[in-house]
Amino acid sequence: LPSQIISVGVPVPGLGLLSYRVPSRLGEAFKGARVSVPLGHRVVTGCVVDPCASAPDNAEIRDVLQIIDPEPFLPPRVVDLALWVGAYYAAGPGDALAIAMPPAARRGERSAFRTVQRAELAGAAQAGPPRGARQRAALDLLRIRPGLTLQECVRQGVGVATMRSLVRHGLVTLREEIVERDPFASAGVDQPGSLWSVEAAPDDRRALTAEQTAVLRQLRDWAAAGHYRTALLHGVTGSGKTEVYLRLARAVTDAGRRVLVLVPEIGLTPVVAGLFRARFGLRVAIQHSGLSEGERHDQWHRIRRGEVDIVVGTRSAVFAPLERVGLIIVDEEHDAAYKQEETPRYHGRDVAIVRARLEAALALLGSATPSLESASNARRGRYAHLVLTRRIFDRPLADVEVVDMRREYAAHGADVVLSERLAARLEERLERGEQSVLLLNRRGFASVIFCRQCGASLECPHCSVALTYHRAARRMRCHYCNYAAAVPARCGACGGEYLEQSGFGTERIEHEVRARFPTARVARVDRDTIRRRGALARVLREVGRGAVDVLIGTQMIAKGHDFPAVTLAGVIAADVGLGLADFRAAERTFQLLTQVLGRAGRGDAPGQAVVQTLYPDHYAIRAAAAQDYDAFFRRELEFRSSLHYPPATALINVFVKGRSLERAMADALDLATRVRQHQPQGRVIGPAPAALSKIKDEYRAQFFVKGSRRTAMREAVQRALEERPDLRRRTVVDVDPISVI
DNA sequence: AGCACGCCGACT
DNA sequence: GTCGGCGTGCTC
Repeated sequence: LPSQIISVGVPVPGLGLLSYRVPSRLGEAFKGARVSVPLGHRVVTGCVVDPCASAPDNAEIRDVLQIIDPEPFLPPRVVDLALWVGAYYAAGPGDALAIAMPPAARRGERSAFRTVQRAELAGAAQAGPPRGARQRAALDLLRIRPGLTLQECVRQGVGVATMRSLVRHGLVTLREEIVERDPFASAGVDQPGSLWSVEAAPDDRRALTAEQTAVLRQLRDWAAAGHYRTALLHGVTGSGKTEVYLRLARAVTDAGRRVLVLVPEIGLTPVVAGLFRARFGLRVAIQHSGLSEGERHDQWHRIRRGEVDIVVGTRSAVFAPLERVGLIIVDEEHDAAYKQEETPRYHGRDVAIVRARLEAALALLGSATPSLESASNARRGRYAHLVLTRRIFDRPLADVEVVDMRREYAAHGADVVLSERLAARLEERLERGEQSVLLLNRRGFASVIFCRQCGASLECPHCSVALTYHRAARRMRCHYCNYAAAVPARCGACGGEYLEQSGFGTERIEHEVRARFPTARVARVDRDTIRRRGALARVLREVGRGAVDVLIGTQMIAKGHDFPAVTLAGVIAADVGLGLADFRAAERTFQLLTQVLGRAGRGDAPGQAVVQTLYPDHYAIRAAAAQDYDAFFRRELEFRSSLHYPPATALINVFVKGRSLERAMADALDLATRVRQHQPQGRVIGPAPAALSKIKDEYRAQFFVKGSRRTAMREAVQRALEERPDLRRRTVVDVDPISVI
């Protein structure tokens, strides 16, 4: 009798599928089941990818040690999706399979649910002999409140020893019950008054705008068609995309299929989940990395058991074990947070599209500022294209003023942070009791400290970046490796005694606003103030109930939240980010500005915005101020085409790390040369030292592979790495990079 | 990623 | 003499 040979993905980066023999005494191993297998000198947890494989021709085959799951753990389609991810993003299949599982499952643990012991009177309790006072009290308690958990009994003053004794004498029985660790409860989703409470949900029966109605009708037809399609929904901020999602999801679940909703970041999951929860009740699950392991496990298994119709989550939720998926919504599809910056470096939106194809489902990408990729796919007819051009209630978009800071500097000195115009607008809001948001996408108080004698700036000893001054902490900090130190009395280079600050961040803005408007209630939101879980939600709640006049923050404040009393959006330095050596710098700036300008005027009062910049003529700033997506798209696509960047070309970015820049460059050059040989029709650009050539004491060189055939390009890189296996550990291959810095 | 093997520096 | 530093190579 021939024994079963299976193909297994193991969690080793860059390692392909391996074959193992299943001894017949272990039973049958199905696709998607986890197995523990010997690998070299250790034992790892792998996932069965092919239950009928063949023996390897150049390696000894070893036996599976254990079949962890007697039936598939990952649904077969999710296995296929993970294999696609592993191959497309040049990672190992095992790494991709691992991210499709909850963390404990990855380690090979069998699923563990939390249980409670519920105590009840046994049948014999009434007739039982009289006992001591403590036991009688315990029995009385259970008579009034049967089913109390052991923990609750203790809280009521009944000792564990007393209960144990009653159980031993057969007077009380304990019943074990599974309790679900509920992320909705810990996120406050169902609590009245919380930001994402049920009452905050828009009304199910509210009339849609004519545009919403037309778009919804079209999407319903497509979802009902039962075959794959991707649609881009381009809707201006405040046009009611979410309401379209909710009603489309209703149509899909009514038809017996399920819905996956992806959001770019954890902070938005409870908000969106709350809206779906209000409409769909308990058949909604959340998946994101901010959940505790227990919560994640329980949500995952609810989905796996088919108890859930709608999953809301961040990028890894694209692997949710949901069956019969009919619709995948990717909200804010342009957002960079969809890209995972570790292996496997997948893009949640693109994987969602592949999954939609596997599931014969509709993928709906929504954004007010679609990525260049999605917009050009829509224009070329690869995606269907739908637009919402008007805001609900026909609210006007904010009236935007652009302030040229060069003039401001000329008039008032180069240390000006708030222009006269912005200060005047702020004052008006404060007088009228309206709210303002101020965006500056840079943390800290001063961005550089330099020596007035020799001009040297204080650099991080581990990274090639300047240290940022944080005033409250009275320290200077590296934003890449978190190195921190007190500001020295003298310059380390020349001994000069005069160290000067320059540049500004959110902390400085807060300082300026408080100084200028002492009675204003000011809140600041950035990674320095929002370290604890729930801190962001708390501040946003304060803003929501009107306890804050001016909200200052980094890009965190630009996303998703709907504050009707905000009538002024200010951008302190719109060009932060434009100077980055990244081909997406303009796109990011345009998206961020559009988003923050969309914060103003969502209520009955119209909105105003002030954009401060040193480059008032830059097309990204002009287009954002004019809220003209098409103008930006045309200009940016022209730029991408002329310099051969996505979406005009496919791009793979290869980083090579080393203990010296010379070493990194030499190795990168060797690799690039090999790639060039394997890929004669594509282009290889570089290598060059990375823009940040040193991070955490590691030097980095990089090169680009450009071309039209991604598969050939990726294979060329992989073949080069096969020839230099010693470089594998120090090389990062990023297919379709979002950031190339 | 582990883990072992292997070949050079400061110590019981 | 060896304990251990991390470079290199392998994993069905």
